[in-house]
Amino acid sequence: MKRVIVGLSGGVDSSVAAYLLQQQGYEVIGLFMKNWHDDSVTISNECPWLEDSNDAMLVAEKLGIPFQTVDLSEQYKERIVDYMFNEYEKGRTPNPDVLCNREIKFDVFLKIALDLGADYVATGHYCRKDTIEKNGETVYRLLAGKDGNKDQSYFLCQLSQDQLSKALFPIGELTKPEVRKIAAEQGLITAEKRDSQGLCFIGKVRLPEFLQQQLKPKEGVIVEIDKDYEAYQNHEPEFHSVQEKLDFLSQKKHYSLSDGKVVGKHQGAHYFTKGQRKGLAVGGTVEPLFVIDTDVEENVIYTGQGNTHPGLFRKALFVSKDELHWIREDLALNEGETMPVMARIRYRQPLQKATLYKVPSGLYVEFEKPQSAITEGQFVAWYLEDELVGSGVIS
RNA sequence: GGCCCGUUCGUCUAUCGGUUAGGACGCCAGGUUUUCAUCCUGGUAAGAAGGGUUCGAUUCCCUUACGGGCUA
Repeated sequence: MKRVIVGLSGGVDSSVAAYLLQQQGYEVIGLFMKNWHDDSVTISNECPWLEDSNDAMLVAEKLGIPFQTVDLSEQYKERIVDYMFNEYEKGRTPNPDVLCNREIKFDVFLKIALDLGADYVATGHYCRKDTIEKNGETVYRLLAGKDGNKDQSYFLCQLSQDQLSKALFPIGELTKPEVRKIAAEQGLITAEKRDSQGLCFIGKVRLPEFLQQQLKPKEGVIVEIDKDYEAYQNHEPEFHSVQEKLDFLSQKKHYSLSDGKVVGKHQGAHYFTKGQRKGLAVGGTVEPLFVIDTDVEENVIYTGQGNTHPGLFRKALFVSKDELHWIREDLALNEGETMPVMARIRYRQPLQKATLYKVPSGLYVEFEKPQSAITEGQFVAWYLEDELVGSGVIS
């Protein structure tokens, strides 16, 4: 009998995952990860993790499976929280949950599970996995969850073949309503529990307050760039190579104070991200202001009016070679090769038609349609059909 | 000094005697969302001050204060 350690989070999804594994004949052990215990930064909710661990325990009890708790908060701080601060400090916008899966759930946690004699680790992610044989080797594939509305494959976009080989996603074939129904039928206490949101393990936080633990506020100006700013009028020059064109399309605009007018003040450019509307506290405009760029060196936030402002859009982006990751190593592109894919630059963003183009220094992703708020530090993930084949950090 | 114009939610503005003083942006609160964001719904909030005219004044008149313009 194969032994599976399931990460019980105290939510419905992992509860049902544990139940399903049990039904499938696995020896199931429930393990709760405690990764955070500083409640001072979370919004409302007394003490979320205590309640969650209690629910996880009750579910394990109900199913009659062994249950344990592990405290990984030290590793979580080192690998996730510190990474967050570093990225924000550099003016990039990190995605801690993608890292959390790569570094905690499918690394630290996975190793603990293996030490406990597990064959697999299971989670309550809405995604699927299958295997194919290629050149006599087993290749693992990460597939989108069947519930198109809840597909969480994006958060697993940094997993490796090794990690994937040990993973099980029992609820990937189900929809959220189906999962809740099963939980209710089985009398699991988490059946009606509302979905968790915000940072995995930390919960909803007010970002600026959270970041102030490390990043000091410093006052700077907010500049508005006009829709008709001259640099937007530039016609495409003539290109001598594909790479030259992609380089042009993925180029970021570099603004300076004289390109627009000062419309307000902020308490730190590193608290803001591209595409952001709330928190600027500048009123009186016909259309809302969106952040089109942040300059953490000069501590200036550049904004534009309306969600169609040209400063918000770019047709291509670049991933540098050391931040490029292929889940399907066998499909990795060689220099000069291209691949038509579907891609997204945020969780739940509808997949967009795009073309990958590999060069020595990294990889270009050119979209069919210009994309709004392409943000450095976030992950771009690309798919073939419903399979996530690779991802990278937007630079 | 003289003459003229303006002053409405935090901001930009609508309302040419009777309106719950409207909208947009902001802000706040919910909702959607295991990242940051976006998005949706709702809420908050105003007639510079004083005096008239009128059954009734944001709206008409006068004075004061503060802006802006023209002219010596």
